[in-house]
Amino acid sequence: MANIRDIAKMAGVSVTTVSRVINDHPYVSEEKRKAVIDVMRKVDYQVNRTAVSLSQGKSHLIGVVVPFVKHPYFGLLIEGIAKQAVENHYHFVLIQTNYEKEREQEALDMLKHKQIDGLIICSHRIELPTIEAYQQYGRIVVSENAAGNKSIDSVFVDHYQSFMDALAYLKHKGYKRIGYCIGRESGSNSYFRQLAYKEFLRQYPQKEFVFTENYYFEDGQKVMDEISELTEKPDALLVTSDVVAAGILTACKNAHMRVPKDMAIIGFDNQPIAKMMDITTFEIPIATMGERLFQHVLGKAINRHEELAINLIERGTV
Amino acid sequence: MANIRDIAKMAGVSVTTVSRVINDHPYVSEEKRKAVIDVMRKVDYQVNRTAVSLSQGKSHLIGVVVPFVKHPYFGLLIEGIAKQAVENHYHFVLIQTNYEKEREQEALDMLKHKQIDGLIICSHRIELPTIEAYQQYGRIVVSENAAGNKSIDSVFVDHYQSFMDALAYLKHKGYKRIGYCIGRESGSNSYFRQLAYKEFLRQYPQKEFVFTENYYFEDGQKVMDEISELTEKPDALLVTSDVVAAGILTACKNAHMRVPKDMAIIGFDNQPIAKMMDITTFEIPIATMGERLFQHVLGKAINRHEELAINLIERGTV
DNA sequence: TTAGATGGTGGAACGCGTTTCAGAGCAAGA
DNA sequence: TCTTGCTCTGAAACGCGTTCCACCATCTAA
Repeated sequence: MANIRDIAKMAGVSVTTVSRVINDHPYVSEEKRKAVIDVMRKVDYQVNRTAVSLSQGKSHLIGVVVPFVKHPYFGLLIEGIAKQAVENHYHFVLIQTNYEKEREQEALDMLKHKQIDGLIICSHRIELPTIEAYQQYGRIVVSENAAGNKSIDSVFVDHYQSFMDALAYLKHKGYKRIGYCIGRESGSNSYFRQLAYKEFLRQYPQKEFVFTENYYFEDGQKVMDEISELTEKPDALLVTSDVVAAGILTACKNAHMRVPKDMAIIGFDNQPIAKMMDITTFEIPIATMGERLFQHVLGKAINRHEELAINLIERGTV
Repeated sequence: MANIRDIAKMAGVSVTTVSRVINDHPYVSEEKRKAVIDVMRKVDYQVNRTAVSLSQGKSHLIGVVVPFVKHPYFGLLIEGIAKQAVENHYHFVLIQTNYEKEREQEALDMLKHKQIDGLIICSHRIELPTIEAYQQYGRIVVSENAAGNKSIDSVFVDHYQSFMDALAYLKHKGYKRIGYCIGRESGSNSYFRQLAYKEFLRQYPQKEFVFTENYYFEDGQKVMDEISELTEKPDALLVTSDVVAAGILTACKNAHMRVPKDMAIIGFDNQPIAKMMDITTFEIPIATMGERLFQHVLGKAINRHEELAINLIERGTV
């Protein structure tokens, strides 16, 4: 494979001139430009991006850390990220962690080793202060409320407030035993939601109903199975993912329970499935969030921390 | 940031020795090895992977082309790919194409520009012969039947035969008007399925029912809406994705149709949702396919073309 | 006429780890 | 004693594009 020096020799110019032609630098005479282009065409010259990366000190690659891609939440987030990547002529390395710390560490090391220019962390187990230390090697952005943090950018929605709003809404509609379903118990978003729930329970005492480890449609059945074991059952559920909400709704129907009469359901995300199944949900602009995350990692954002608005979409499950 | 030469100077050795220490080469005296390690620790030395890539001529990065990540089929495929990537100390660049040729071209160019060492193409619009020409720049693997092709590896299932089997199964069960739902009309897999359907129709003439552009759960409703417009309706559907099958099943229930009495459904993939909703389905080892694709792209496969077995899982929708 | 752009060009250094090769020291086998 | 053959070490070349800097030629404004 020909390199820039070969081209220079064949075209009878210096490597600098070839480089200039490649990068559309103005100070090249038409004559030489043409000569270089002709040679490049003849030998089918292709720049070696690795060499460009080494020389420029950046890879034009962003790392994206997600626990799993299968989930529609992260799928949509990646969708937004991918869109911005295309627009900015970047590509991204996907790191699926399954919430294993080693995988997250790998991503941080890639940043340290200059394999990637920046890192978008969509969800993580390694503690934020540890992550912060890697900010010196490249920009890091997280999709959770990291406001107050100076070195890490963040794009997020207010999960505390949205939970509070949702709980108040259900209360107002007359539900007395409200529970919630969430994915993993730990993590920033879960923390804020739990905080809101605790606060709600403090204000309006009732039995606590929390169902964890719910990610997919089929987990809806699991939740209903757990509920059927309870003597005192919830009459409303806040479900932090529409697909799980859809699964719960389906399980309810299979068990001949009436929704919302016997069980009210509020989903989150406003995924297409929520519309199709007429599920009341909190719309979270996930794809936009992905896009904003990308803007941040490129340093194109004005504020370090950005909160996105979410709003309730009232449909038939409350 | 310190580089290998700085380390060498500080430790009083040559760069070669430092390189040897980094790469665990045996021919280094304990004394020097220790000296080098001490210095590396002191200055927090980190190898520059870009430099390694340039030097070795490979990036340890694989490109993965998918039309969209949101879909559980590709989600699972990526899951398998990610698993093998971890095991082989590789990472991958995800290229979401939305079936745009420019995106696919970008992926091919990355290979040409040595940004990636190989390419896994899960679905594509650019024709295979065009893709083939890029094989000279790195290994390319596709997840469709490319047998007979010398330069491109492939991992696939026999969609023709599975469709034939499914159609025969429905016929045997007494269904008379069998149709099918598919994602996009074009593409290799769709082609083989169409071929099988045509052949079936030739053997057992009936009205043709084909529903295209069905990818997600919510598209199930769309299919049922289309069917409700027909005067002559199908009594059985082959649905090339379990999530769509689940959506159709849900739409059927909402319309108070009995499944399988009024409408039989066979899904594909055997996703968890199929189990939960008791959907008869063809199990396709998607994650395994992802893993095999990765093996192939690393050149670790014995045969260029690999067919994976699939089998029918009989449940309640037929 | 002169100082100061502006256009055009190339040599050489730079980014940084790997690898080849030559050479030295030393021990085991012939 | 001589030849192999291993262990250990480092200089230098290599992979390849970018960029700094020096330099020449024109041309313009003072």
